[in-house]
Amino acid sequence: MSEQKVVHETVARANVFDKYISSETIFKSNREMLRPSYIPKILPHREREIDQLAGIVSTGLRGDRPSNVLIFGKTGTGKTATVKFIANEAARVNSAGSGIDFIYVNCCEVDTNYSVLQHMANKFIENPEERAPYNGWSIERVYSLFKEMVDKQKRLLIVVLDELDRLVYKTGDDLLYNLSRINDDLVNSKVSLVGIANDLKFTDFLDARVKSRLGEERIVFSPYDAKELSDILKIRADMVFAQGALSDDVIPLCAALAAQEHGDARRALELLRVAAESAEREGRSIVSAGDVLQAKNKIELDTVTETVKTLPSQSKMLLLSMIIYAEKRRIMTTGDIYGTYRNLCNSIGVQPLTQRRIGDLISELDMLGIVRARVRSFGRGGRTKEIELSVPLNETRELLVDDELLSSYKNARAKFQTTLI
DNA sequence: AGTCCACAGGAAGGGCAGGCGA
DNA sequence: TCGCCTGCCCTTCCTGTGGACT
Repeated sequence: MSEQKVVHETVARANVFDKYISSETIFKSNREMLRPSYIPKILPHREREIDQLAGIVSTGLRGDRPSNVLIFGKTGTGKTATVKFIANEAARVNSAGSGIDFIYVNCCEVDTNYSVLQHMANKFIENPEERAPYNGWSIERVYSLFKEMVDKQKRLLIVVLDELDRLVYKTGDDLLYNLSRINDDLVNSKVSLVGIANDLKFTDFLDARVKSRLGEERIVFSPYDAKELSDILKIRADMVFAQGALSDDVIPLCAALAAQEHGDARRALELLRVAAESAEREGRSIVSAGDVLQAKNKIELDTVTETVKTLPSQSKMLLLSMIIYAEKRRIMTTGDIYGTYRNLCNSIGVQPLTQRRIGDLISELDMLGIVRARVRSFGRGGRTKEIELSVPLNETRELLVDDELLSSYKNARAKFQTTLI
């Protein structure tokens, strides 16, 4: 094909993006403002909490070490946004020489004592060769490096540990014990801790000394109600959407649906964003309540898909066993599932795990919301977990058999079903 | 009141991977 | 290359448990 002809065809043919670019736009500015990572300049209905935290942090502006703080509240109640808001405000004062630095760690992403220390220490080290490795060092060594780096800064450092309850449940309170007494070893710098947690009860797992040092101040974030969520959505909608792009019932519906989920502002914003993007893709200029309901279903399904896809192979095998068993009976016990799981393993030539391990994997699936499990006693029938799937069977089965390991299940299915009976 | 069932779940430890320093 | 470190996945062993049954 001549070069001239290629150019001609490129000009003549409609581009695949044309219909999306030329359609009337719903968004007037950056839609990233609807994502949880965006920290707005105003946080409606969090004035009291902001004031409390600012009051605590302001001690640092006068050269003293602020008290350690524990912040509690359910998902989407504005805990992280409030802390980051305060950090931004402190950064503005920093330019006038306040000397406060915030270091933020999400303990969901960085979820071992070692990796938290490694992550924090490396924040201060520019040269990659001088950084702590992902593993290989003793915890004491990484901790010493962190202390050394902090002391070099000659500043007040506020360490924010988000999702702290998860870290404590997973690894205990050793890290908090060390961090809460770090100031004893520092000469030039000071460290304060801000712990953010969903679960109020996680402090029961802390050593008494850690508990008292860490919880010098406590702030509790209550869930937003539908009215408050509406206010939040209206402010963001004014910033992001074109005039008249939302029908009148969209914001109240998003707020009402999110209020049902323990007042989760993150969910409310996600509903609004997904609904608007769906209307935009279909070339419409107005978002309707129907888009919001569709968005709700899409988000739920996407969450399940993402969770199932990222499961380890043995958990996928276990989940597939549950789906197979659920075709016979909706509610099942650990013993029921284990029998099916072993048959499935044999049919596709995989070494099965022990029942003890499977018990743990069932608990993990329960925590992820894929199944609902509760311990029940059947008297002489024994004590076991009663398990019910919380995901759609057909869609989840299709996702699972796409897995490399389980693809052979398709072939072995006929053989397997005879062994199951 | 004691027995029994079918596990739940804690504790301890093995094996492995990935990385470091000597 | 070897010893050491941490994290992770897993097994084995063990005790505890709730409620129906005897």
